[in-house]
Amino acid sequence: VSRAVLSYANMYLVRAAELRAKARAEMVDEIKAVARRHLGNEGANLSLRAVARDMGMVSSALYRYFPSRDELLTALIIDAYNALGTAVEGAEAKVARDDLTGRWMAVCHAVRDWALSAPHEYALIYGSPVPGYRAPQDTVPAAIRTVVVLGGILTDGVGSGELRAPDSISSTVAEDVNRVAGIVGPGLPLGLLSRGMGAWVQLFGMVSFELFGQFDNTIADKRAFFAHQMAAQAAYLGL
Amino acid sequence: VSRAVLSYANMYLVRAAELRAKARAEMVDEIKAVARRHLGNEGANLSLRAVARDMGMVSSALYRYFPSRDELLTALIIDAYNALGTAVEGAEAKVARDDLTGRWMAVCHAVRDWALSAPHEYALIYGSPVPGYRAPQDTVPAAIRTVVVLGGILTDGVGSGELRAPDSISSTVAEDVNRVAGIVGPGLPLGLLSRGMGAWVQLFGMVSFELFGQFDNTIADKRAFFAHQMAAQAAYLGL
DNA sequence: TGTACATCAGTGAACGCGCGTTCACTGATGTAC
DNA sequence: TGTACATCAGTGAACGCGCGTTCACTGATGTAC
Repeated sequence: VSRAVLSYANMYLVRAAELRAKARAEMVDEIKAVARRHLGNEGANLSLRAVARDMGMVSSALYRYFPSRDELLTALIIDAYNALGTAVEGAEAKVARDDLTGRWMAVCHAVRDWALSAPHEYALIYGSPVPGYRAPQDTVPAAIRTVVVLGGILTDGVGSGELRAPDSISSTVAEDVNRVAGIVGPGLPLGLLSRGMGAWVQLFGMVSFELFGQFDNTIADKRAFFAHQMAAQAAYLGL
Repeated sequence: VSRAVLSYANMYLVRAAELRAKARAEMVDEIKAVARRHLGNEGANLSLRAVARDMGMVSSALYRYFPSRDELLTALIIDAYNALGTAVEGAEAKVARDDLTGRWMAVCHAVRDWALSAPHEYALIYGSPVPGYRAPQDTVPAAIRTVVVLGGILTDGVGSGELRAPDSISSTVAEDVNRVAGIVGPGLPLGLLSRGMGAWVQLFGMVSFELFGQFDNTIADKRAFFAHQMAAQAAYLGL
């Protein structure tokens, strides 16, 4: 009997703790959601008091959930990288594995679409760094998801023999490109990966230019222009 | 006699007005210089009071020179575009006219060098837009200087027959690219200009990634990596 | 040559806000025995 | 079954700051006649 009672009591305790943890997690989510909305008005220069006001709470109550404003910012940054990563992975997964160009273009458009749907979160991670804020190391796993997907496409292309290694690269650069290969595609020919990195940079450069206003009054059909440039780079890669 | 006297008096008046104007212009320059220093600490979220404090003045005194904080920001933005434009034009002019690759690379490195020397001014013009600030139209002439230099290199290449037009482009994109041609190189083959724009975007994407920390812990020799990517794009353009 | 006047850079106080963070506290909920 | 106790989300006041902008003013300089 005593074992059964103990077991029941234990379950109960665990369950209660779970409920408490769940309520807590929901609260954290709501705070982040409200904070995300605020990024729009104030940029990275987010105000805790404004967030609290919007939630009908007193500002000090937020300290139950985040030890400081910077921790909240860090959480938003990681969430943003993950939202982008999820969007990119999802879009790429829908394309037939052997359609390398399709997969590459799906990633490009997923990045752009996500950025357009959440411009302030995009700015938070790819815009100017927040003054006085230094990102901790724990953003890294979330941050590399997109580039890992791109690397996977190249790796598949090399595996199937569809992609051939282009120009070789000098040793100074090779060392750095090799470091990247270790993360996104071990064994990738460095010349190819180097071109891939160029395309990756162009992809985000394009999205940033569009979002940050460099194309205003110049490019009318921004989606078409983007698609054209991305397709050109994909072709250059040999996809 | 009266004509001589009048003329002298006139000269005197003009001279006094000039002196006053000069003192004013120097003051404006100093305010901007101090404000530029402050961009480093606070980002675009510049504080007039902090600037005034640094100058040993009371904050309201600044209103003699700038009608509002936004006007000061606008002045800084235009100055930044012009500083970049001057650096780029100067570097490009030093290279022999027939060395198209050299000219192109000089522009690339000038952009990067300037950005590294004035990272906060770079962020002001190519980073996330300042929340609540809308850039007026008068930044445009300063903003296009760099892209005009790049266009000039392509135009020279086409003129000398060294550059051939690559792939043609679809009509949707052609309209937009043609609009750009009107500014940076009337008569440029649109396929070539489109590639040039891709390279232009990649150039700034690369500088932004470097400055905004995307290459941290990944690319050690950032200058070599940059040079490699820029040279690859120049080759792709046919330079 | 000497006085009245205009210009205008810079002052200082004030208005009406905002902020992050700390701290002692209330009050609900649920546990322990 | 009923009382004592622990947990902890949220409050409200306070600390010590910051901000952009307005406004009446002082005081130097230099002009007009």
